[in-house]
Amino acid sequence: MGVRERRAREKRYLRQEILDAASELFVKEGFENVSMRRIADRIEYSPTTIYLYFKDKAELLESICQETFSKLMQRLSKILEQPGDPIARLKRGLLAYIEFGLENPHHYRSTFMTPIPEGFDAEKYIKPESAGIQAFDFLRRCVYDCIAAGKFKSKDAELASQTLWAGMHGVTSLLITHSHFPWVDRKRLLHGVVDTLVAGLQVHEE
Amino acid sequence: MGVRERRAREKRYLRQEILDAASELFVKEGFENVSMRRIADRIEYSPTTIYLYFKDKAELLESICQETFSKLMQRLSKILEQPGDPIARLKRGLLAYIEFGLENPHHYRSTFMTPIPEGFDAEKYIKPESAGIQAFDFLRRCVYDCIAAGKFKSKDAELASQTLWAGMHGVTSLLITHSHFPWVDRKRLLHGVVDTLVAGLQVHEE
DNA sequence: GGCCTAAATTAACAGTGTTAAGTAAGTGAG
DNA sequence: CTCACTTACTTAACACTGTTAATTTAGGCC
Repeated sequence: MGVRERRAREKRYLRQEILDAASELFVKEGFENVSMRRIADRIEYSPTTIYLYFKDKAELLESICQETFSKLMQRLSKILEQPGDPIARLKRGLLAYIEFGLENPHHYRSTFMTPIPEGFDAEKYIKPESAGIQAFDFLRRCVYDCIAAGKFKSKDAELASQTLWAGMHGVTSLLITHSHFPWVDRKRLLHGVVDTLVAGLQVHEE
Repeated sequence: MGVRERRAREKRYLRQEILDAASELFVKEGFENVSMRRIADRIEYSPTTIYLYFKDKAELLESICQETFSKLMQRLSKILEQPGDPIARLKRGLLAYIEFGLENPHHYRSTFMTPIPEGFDAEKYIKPESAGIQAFDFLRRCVYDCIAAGKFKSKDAELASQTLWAGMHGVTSLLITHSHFPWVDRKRLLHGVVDTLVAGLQVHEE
């Protein structure tokens, strides 16, 4: 009776092997520059085998991105449970988000910079960005804390969170797509954006 | 001798016809969902004819985007020459940028949200974003004015401009790619982002 | 050993951007 | 008027792409 289980284990293994091969190629060359045939070559299976494990190329990509973004969640949750000044915690979270995006440009691009492909009723509309929504929840909680501590001008946590997300996404995505633009020193830019945004939300103390 | 000129005129006309057809299709369905063959069908020429006028699909796209972005330049330059409070002028310019992006999502996506395709020595590296660089110059000049008027905390115009651009690009691109996210009221969001960013740069007056 | 199911493969389709070779038309010279 | 030549355009083809249907291969069970 262990046969069935061994089979399942093997299936899971091959599935992971596909994910790993595809991920490596995507990271190196970008989603749209990697064909199903090349992934198949790498794992030494026929191209169509991949379709036994993933519905299509998009689902394969999605699985990979979810894998990657779970790492971001880990980082963010660690930051969230740290004690101390909520503003400092917020800033640390924002920076972590940006840095994560810059470390994983292709994954970031796929999940946040690619339009949802038209057919998006019900599940499709919520699932592809579930990683993003989770990350956004972390952000919102940080913002709640800041508001609760009376640090912010407005009590509208939703607006503040979305504003912050927009700012974060802006730097991250611009640095990814326009890496050859004459940016100021990267560290200064990142801190500049984070500090400006948070300062803009904060109450002018003194 | 007028023959040569008539021919040139006809060539220019067909070139424009290609641009128009392609632009319309791109706007409606997005760059990657429109094939050269479909563009050719629409103007009732063979697909390869397009290649007599444009080096490849990318150059065709680039021409279209430049056409579109020149409209943005016009809007921005009008705002720039308005007299009055430099802060108000800056805010108006930022909003115009965002609104333009939202009005032309496909063009915006193509010029600002698509990575430069690897081969980018010398010209390639500066040309594709020349539209963007021009727009950025407008922004920088607005920022200069604000600094000159003593409105900003820091005197670093470059950092301030890049920070602002990042913020603008963030809202714009997120609204384009994630239009189904539960955003707060759009107008409030846009003003929220603009106000927060500018407030974050401004000196805390009282 | 034969059967059956599951997994993986081959072949094919319809489409893509792009290039090389070929064709038709209109101009200028003899 | 005719021949050569240039220019504009088309046809055919290449090397890909994601994906599907039909087929083959392999492994466990009776």
